[in-house]
Amino acid sequence: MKYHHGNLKEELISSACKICESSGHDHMSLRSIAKEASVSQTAPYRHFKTKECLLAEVSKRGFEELTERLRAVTNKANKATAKDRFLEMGLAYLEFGLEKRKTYDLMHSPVIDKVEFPELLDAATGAFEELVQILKELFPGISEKSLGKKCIKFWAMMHGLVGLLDMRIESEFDTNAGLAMSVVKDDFRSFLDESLDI
Amino acid sequence: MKYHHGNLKEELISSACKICESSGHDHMSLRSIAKEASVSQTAPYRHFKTKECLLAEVSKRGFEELTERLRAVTNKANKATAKDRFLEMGLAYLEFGLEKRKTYDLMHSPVIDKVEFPELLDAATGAFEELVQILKELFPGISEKSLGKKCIKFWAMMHGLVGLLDMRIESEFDTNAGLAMSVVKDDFRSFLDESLDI
DNA sequence: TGTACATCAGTGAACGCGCGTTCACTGATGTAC
DNA sequence: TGTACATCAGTGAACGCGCGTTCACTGATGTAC
Repeated sequence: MKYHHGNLKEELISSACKICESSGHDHMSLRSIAKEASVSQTAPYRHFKTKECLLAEVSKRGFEELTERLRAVTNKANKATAKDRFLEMGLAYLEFGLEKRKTYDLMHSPVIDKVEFPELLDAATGAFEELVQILKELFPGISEKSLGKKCIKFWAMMHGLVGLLDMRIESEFDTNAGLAMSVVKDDFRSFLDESLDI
Repeated sequence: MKYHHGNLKEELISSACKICESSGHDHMSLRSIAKEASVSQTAPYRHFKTKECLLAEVSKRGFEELTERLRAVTNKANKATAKDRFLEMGLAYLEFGLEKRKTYDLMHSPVIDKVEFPELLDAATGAFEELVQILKELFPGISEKSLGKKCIKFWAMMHGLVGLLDMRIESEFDTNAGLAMSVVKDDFRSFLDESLDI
């Protein structure tokens, strides 16, 4: 433990990511983040102007990871049909949303105004572009307007499923919804296929 | 202004609803609610054991209003085809979500554990039942399993759209998404029709 | 009808906590000469 | 190579705030006799 850490900024960000994912963004305090990084509570101020700046960085990392995962699917262009890649991208989106659920919430929370953080905005746009890309490949030559509709349809369905699937629905809505959730969980892929016959 | 208010419990709930909708559930303090109701900050404790109990009541009211709106559509059974009512219910759901956006967030937030508030759970289930109902009418004799899938598809799409449409997307994702959002806003009904050809 | 009294529904003061942030400081590092 | 010094990156103490909740209290109400 040196006095000059050397890599504290990075470490603060990853501590923040860790706390975000374990406790949720409304329980992230600068103090707890500093503690997680084994550093005094005021140390973050050498690297971030305000708490919000650090949160924005966490959100940005989230979008970057999501983009990476989606891009990994796009990049399989020569190994799978467009339809298969489309389904896989849906799955990848869902998996990210469920695995990093609390980070996903931060990314979509209004607590950070993306307009104030252009890099965050870019990261978010980047993830969206992957969705656009796969739809373009699936429908070459489609009009801008139709493409827009399909994007929204796809994105809304994914976003909605992430929201629904973590509601602990089974215990809440015991009959039909519980059944339905288990159906979805049984086979995401076929569910997506049926739902997203764009 | 009597010392004994007579109707304070009701008034606290409606003050809480008001503050929730104007400031968001993470800015609801017992103190601000009491102030809104022109009463001392400790008065709520005569009617609610904890702050959470009051929030649960606000959430419950939200689900009740949503159910009412959806039911109003179901009840048009003799005046419109099942398909038309289905589209209208989608619209009604979206309208509620957009008009009462912050209340909608509270209703789906994990800050209130629905299992601890059975009446809230019932209210939430009630709203969902209306979605199930319209799909049953649209597909008489459908299997439980297929019905479940269609419910999830419908619900996820609606839930996702509410989430997306309030992101101030236009300023965030300027090109494709912005176009798409305006397409959706232009004519919800035709968008739903195209998207939800179940 | 009048009175004693239990109960209900409010009040203001206070406690204790966690938080973001500021401040004056100090130890480590790098650079000019 | 050695030294003076500016700069960087940490520290602990403290401020001020808002919050949920508790406490001892008080005014109003309803009821038994």
